Amino acid sequence: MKKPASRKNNEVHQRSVTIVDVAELAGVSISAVSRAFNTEASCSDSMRAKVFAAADELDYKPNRLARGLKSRSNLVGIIVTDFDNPAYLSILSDFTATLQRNGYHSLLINVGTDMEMREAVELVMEYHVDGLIVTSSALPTELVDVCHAQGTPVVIFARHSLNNPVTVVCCDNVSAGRMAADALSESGYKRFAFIGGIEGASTTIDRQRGFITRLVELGHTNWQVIDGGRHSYDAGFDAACRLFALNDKPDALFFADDILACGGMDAIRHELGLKIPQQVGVIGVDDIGFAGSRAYNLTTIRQPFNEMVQKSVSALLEHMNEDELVPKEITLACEFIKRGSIK
Amino acid sequence: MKKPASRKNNEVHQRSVTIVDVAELAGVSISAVSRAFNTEASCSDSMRAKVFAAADELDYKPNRLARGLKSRSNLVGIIVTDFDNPAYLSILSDFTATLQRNGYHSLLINVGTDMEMREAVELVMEYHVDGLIVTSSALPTELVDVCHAQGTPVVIFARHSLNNPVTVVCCDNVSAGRMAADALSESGYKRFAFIGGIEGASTTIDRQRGFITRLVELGHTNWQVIDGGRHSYDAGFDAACRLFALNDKPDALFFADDILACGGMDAIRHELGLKIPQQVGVIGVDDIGFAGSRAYNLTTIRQPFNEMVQKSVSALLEHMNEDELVPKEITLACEFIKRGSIK
DNA sequence: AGATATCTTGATAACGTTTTCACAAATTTT
DNA sequence: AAAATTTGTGAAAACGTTATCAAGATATCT
Repeated sequence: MKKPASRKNNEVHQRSVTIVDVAELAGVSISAVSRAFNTEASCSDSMRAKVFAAADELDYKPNRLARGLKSRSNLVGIIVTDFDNPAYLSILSDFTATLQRNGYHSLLINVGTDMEMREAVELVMEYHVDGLIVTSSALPTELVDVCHAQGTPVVIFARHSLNNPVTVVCCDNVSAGRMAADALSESGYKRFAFIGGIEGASTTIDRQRGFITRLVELGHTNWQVIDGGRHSYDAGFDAACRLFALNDKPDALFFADDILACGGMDAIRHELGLKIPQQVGVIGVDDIGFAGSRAYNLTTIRQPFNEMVQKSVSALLEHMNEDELVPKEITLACEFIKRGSIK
Repeated sequence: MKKPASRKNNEVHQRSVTIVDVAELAGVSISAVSRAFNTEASCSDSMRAKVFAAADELDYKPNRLARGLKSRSNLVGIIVTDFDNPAYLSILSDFTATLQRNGYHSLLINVGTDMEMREAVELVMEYHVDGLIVTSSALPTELVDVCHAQGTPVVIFARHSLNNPVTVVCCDNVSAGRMAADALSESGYKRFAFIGGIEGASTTIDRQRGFITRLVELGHTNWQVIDGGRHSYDAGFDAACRLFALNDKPDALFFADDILACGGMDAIRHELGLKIPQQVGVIGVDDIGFAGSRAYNLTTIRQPFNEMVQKSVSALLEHMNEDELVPKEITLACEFIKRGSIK
């Protein structure tokens, strides 16, 4: 026995109300409805009122995919690689909220092992995003070109990108390294160590360079550099253990970020039984939530993430309205936040 | 003096290569190209080879917005309210990665003060998402209906939704509460307190109910319930301070989640000068990264977030392919993780 | 072999918008 | 009061796909 259901009823997606329905009900042309909804177009007040009344009655909502075909998609791609760093939750929250306030929406792409950067860029271009934000990761010149060729502006967030004609919003990581050197030196520590995260990251390189350069300027000679390998609690913990297994144990540790530093502090206190800040001084970078906790009370160098997000979004919006794209480099200052992990 | 630039050169967006260009180069029809790219359609091997060769040469990429107009957008809306809970970073990472593996992509909507839930749902429907995931937040029946009426399946993540004909993936929060009661009681604590997060959240209600019910079953009479007001470190810290300002101080604290518990532990240790676990026992929920740190070493009840994400995505994908939507309720077990914050 | 079924292909009509163009109506200028 | 401008409106052509249909080519069955 056959089902009595007709073809139409089999459709899963119920036909939604379109601009045509609104035009019919209002007794005007389709173009008129479109114009009534697009504020900049010329349209009389009476027309607009008629259209809105009809639209309200039918509960009309524009189809953004169709709109994107002729004009903007109002989509912004956000490519994130660094889902390990706790700071990225509020960064993501800021990005989405700020974009939404400006009428744009976030197509979030997770670039990890599964999806390479090239695929990610191609993907967002397939969705015809109006702009692209790449967080904490380098973008090969070639991929930047792909975007720019289509007229899609790109902003690199929290990562320097040398020799790349692309807009970058970053904080002054070299100066962050110098701040750490100054603070540890002033507190009287003598034997320094820098613990990096992922090798080759511009942020790590810059912080390290600033730190070491300043130490040398200050006349220090006892310093070393090791690599955590990842930006994680465990990596920081292990790195600290390795450092204190050496003959010449350090007494001042500058970690490439707070999550590493927290792991390091726990190793120093609970594994090695040393006192912070009396025997060892520790500084991190980022000012994640737990840095301010009573448990860690970590001296850190705060990246002005919130402001960086604002600047990134406004740069992106500006680029969208420019005829030709003139990349710019926006560098913000970091803030030294002194807490109890140094003398 | 007029600019010599022609109309065409003024275009910001360079005309991208379309299916038509590929068809011309390959010397076949447009339909053939479309079929070659859509695996399920019938298309000879020789045809497919010809089309792919042409597509490669032109570097053709399909326009997903245009595709979405007739078929699926391959977009899934993810509505997030809880950008405070650190656990949500890896949840978000899991969601995006899992969806990507299945050929879908994430339209991330931040529902906070700026954008109400109703607007968010309307927005994702305007983008004609193929499915919607709502994390940690209730969705009024009325809004669920809006989605289902359009044939868009909805999954509520990590939140119970009673009397709502919608698919829910949640862990057994009542049982989590019971586990906490059992563990604290077994360890010999006598004076219990439950510290909730945001009032009215189903998770908080369930955990509290399980906790108190079990305490009563075990014959305990000394227990109280207070509210943190938010899911944050500070809220936990303050709540603990308030609890210990009372005459009858508790000796066993069950916090609605780990971030509250960490705040509470710091208050107990550093503000009140009490020993954990000797004088006070503490249990949280979630198993965020810092719960396993040496600093907190927090006994907690782990939500199987990773598995919950997998189940959510597969439920959503199933619903997308069903003719009619039969909501289901998926409840996963929590895992008790004993660490050093209880005797 | 003839009839029937299957596979492959192309023309064409959607999908729901915005944009261009033309024209009539209203307004301003001479 | 005629001419020139501005404004409001509708018809129709994009935008780049997929889906439907019919026809032609092949394969399979009596």
